[in-house]
Amino acid sequence: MPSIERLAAELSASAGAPIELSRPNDAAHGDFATNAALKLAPQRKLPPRELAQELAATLGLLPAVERAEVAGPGFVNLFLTPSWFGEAVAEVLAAGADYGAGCVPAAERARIQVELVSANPTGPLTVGSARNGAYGDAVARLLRYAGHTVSEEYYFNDSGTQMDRFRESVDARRRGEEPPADGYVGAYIDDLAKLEGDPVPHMLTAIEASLERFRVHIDSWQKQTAIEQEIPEALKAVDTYVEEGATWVRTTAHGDDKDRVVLRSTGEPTYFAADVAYMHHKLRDFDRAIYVLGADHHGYVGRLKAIAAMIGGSSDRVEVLIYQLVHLLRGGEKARMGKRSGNVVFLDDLIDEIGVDAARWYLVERGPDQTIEIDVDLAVEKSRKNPVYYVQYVHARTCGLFREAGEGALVGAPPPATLAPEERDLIKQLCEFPAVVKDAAERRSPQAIPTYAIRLADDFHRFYHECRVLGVEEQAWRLGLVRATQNVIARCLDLVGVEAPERM
RNA sequence: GCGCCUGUAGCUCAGCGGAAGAGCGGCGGACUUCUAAUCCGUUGGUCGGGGGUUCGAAUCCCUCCAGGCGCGCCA
Repeated sequence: MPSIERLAAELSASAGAPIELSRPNDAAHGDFATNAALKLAPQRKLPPRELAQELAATLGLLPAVERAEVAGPGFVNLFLTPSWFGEAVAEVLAAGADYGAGCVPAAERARIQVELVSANPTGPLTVGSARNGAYGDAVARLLRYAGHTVSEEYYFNDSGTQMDRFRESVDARRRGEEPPADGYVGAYIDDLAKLEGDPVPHMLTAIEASLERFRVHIDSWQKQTAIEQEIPEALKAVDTYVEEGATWVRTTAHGDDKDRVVLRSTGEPTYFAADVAYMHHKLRDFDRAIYVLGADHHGYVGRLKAIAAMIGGSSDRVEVLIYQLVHLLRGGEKARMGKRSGNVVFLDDLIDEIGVDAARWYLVERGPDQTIEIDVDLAVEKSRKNPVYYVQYVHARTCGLFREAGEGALVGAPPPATLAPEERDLIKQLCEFPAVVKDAAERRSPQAIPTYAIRLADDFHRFYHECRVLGVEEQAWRLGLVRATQNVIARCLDLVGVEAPERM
C-alpha cells in the first residue's frame, strides 16, 4: 500500500472515521491536511472546529505524526516525523521501476483494445493524427501500467471512393497526367508514382514508419475490406428494419438520436455497416473497446454505443475518447487543414522541426478537451522552451550524480534526525505518484502525467540546489532520494512516450 | 434549431467540491560549487455574466453571452 494511503488508513483507524489527506500548498499548513472534521461536523452535530480539536489531539499521538494543528474553518494540519519520510523513500526504492504500477486489482484487470489514429492511407499522417496517436498511445500506456492487457489497433480503409481517387491520382501521375478532379496532389504522390503496384501498401508502410518514429507501436492492423466480408452475418445480430428500400439499424432504442442506414436502397453497405461488423470483432476479442476520435467525429458516439449495447450486451464496454482538433496558424492566420488542399503539416515535418520528445509532450500536455493551435512559424522557437527539457534534465542530473558517486556507492539509508524542507517536499511529491497514475488511468487523462512531472522536477531541482548530495554525511540517504526520483521521472517520461536521457 | 467541447494571470494552459496554480513573457538577483537546459525574488486573476445547491463552488445544477466542432442512403 502506498505510504499516503497507509498513513490515511492509520489515521482513520485512530480517529474512528474515514480520513482523507490532501497536500496543502502552504508549508505552514503542514505536510498533509484533512478536512475530516468539516465533513463529520453535520452528522456529529458538533461545531467543526471543536471536532477538529478532538481529532488533532488523537492524531497527534501517532508515531508518524510530529504534531497536529487546527486551522481555518476546521482543517487539521499534520506535520510528520523523519521516520515516516524514511519509510516512504524506502518504499519507492523497493518498488523500483514498478512504483505505482498495477493499481487495478487482479479481478478487475481486463483485455482492452485501444483503436487509434486509423487515418485513411491516402497520404502521410498529419499533426491531427499525431494528436490522436500521442493521446491514444498515452492512454494505452497508462492502462497497461495500471495492470490491464492492452492492444493498440489501427483500422484502415483500403477500398471505396476516397481510396479509388487516391489510386487514380497516383496512376495519373505515372502516366504523366494531371490528377482527377478532387484528386490528391503533393510530393508524396510523385514519390508513390515511382514505386510499382498498388500505392496503398506503400502508404501504410510509410505510416507505420512515421508512427514507430513517433514511438507509437501498432500491435495489429485491421483492413476494412476484411471486415466488410462479415457484414451480412453481423447485421443478423442487430435490430434492423427496412424502410424506403434501405435497411436501418434501430440505434434509437439505445440512446442514439436517429436510426442509421446500414444497407442503401441500392443494396450497398454503408460505412457504418462495417462499424457494426467491426464491433463484433472488438467485443469478441476484448472485454473493452476504446475508440480515439477527433471532435469532428463526436456525432459517432451515440451510434457506436448503441451497437455495442446490441452486440455486447452493454454500451459500457465501449468508450469513445474525443479530443478537440488541432488548428494551424501561419503568420497569425488560421489555416484550414486538408490533405487534398495541400494545406497541411505532416507528422514527420513536425518531428523534423521540434523533435519527437517536444512533439509528444506538447500534444499530451494539453487535455483532450482543449483545442490546440500550432503556430507553424513559432513551433521551433517554442520547442526550445518546452517544459519537457526541464523534466528530462532531472533525469540527466540524477544519472550524473550516480556517475560521480561511482559503482560502489551506497544508495539508501535511514533518514537523518532533521530533514531539509526541500527533502520533505520532494518525498511528498514522490509519494503522490501512485495516486496520480491511478487517477490518470481511470479518467483517461494522460495530461496529468506531464503536469505531475513538472511539479516533481520543480521539487527535485530545488532539492539539488539546496542539498549537497555527494561527499556529505547524508550521502547514502540522499542518493536513495535521488534514485527514487530517477525511477519516478523515468516512468513519467515513458508513460507519455518521451526519452529519459542520461546526459544533456 | 439541436448536440458535444471550450471560456482561469499579458500569452499558452493545469486544477474540476475543501485554504486560487504552472510555464512562457516582464523586471531584479545567483555560476571558482554533485551539469546555470538550474535556482531565488518580483510583477501579475471580480476563475465569461447572472442565479441556485452546499458549512464551503473555478469545480455541481439552471440560465445567458462568446468561440470551436458536428448534425448525409459521404468515407
